[in-house]
Amino acid sequence: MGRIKTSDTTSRREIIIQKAATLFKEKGFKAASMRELADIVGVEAASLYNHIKNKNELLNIICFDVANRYMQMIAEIETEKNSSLEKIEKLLRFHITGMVKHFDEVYVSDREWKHLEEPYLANLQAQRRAYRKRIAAIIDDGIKKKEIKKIDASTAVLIMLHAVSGIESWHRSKAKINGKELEENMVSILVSGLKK
Amino acid sequence: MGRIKTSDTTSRREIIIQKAATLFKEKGFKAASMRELADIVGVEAASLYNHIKNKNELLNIICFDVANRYMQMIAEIETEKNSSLEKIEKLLRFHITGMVKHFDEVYVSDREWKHLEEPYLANLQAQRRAYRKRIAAIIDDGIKKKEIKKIDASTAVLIMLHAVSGIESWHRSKAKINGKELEENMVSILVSGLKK
DNA sequence: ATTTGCCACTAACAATTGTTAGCATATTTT
DNA sequence: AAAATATGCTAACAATTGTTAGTGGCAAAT
Repeated sequence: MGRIKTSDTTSRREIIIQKAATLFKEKGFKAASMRELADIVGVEAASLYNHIKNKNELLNIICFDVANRYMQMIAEIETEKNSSLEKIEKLLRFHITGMVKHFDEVYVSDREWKHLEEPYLANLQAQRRAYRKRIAAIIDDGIKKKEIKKIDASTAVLIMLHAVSGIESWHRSKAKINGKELEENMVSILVSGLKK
Repeated sequence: MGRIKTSDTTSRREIIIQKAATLFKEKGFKAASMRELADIVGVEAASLYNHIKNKNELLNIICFDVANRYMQMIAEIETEKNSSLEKIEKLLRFHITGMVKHFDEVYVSDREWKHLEEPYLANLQAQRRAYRKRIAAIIDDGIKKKEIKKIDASTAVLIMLHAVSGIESWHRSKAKINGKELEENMVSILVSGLKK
């Protein structure tokens, strides 16, 4: 079939991962086959294994890529000297733009993590739990300082994160408002929903 | 293996569908096998086909069951003489309690509809689009009447529906607040996020 | 008690899956 | 130019998949 075209910035491996993310998003991890991925990449199925260990490694990479980005951002936010509400807003905006930009990856990481194998599964779950806890801590802090109304923090986290993942249907919809507008609307609804 | 136990209210078919919903939720539709489902039901795989046409029929039933419940509720709400905000709140509460009660079904319908086959796939997608439009219409009406702040209605719908589907992680979490509390928190955040 | 229909079983199928082995060709390094 | 490495191919594998055919037994109706 011919070899995979690489650019200077993107290795063959990275191309495969990228196309895998798109395929997994469209068909789901289990329903996507290596032969199909190979077709898309422009190569025979067996040739993929010169670049990756196996199918599950693809999912690992995608999921932890996303998780690591989030962990980095929350660490940064925690150190900044902002009000709790400002911190939440910044995180929210980060999630929204991240969802718009790295859509396939984030989508797959959100919906297909179930198919990770141990120890990666347990690892990612722990990481996600920890992440939610850190956000909840910011909210609880805001409640204590009376910037945020008295609500259950973990419920608020759950709403925020899942609302953002709803951008999926914005992505699919025809009558799209633009990304910036979407962001402002989401922030407006969610932040004022928290405010005291 | 012996035959499937039926109660007076639940046919063998319904038992299979119920167990299928749970299995599909846990493993995903594609990853769940008929042999596994048969095991859970307590029967050989081939025996399932005395009660259902095929695997995809199970998914059809689950998805349209949920969709029909929603369609019925929105029709009811539209006829009532309430303010837009009250209508939205009622719908929101319906979604929340529905998610808590029919968790497996709703979860599967939300995440696995991709694996429906035509014409069911197109059918359900159309139904969901129509459903979201009807909610958006209520919101737009509320904006016109100045009960709701000026926002993009379809973004608001997207936030609402996906926030509710986040109850999934509440379901899994250990430190659970109770269902009623969860409902009040969600309503509080989302409704006040919309209010003018 | 006999018949009828429901229901579960065994066995088997064709298709699809992820993956490996072995070999050929292209590219890069020496 | 030669050697080494990277990357592709074909063929094949074992396992798993959904599903059907055919058979026999259990339960309810006659």
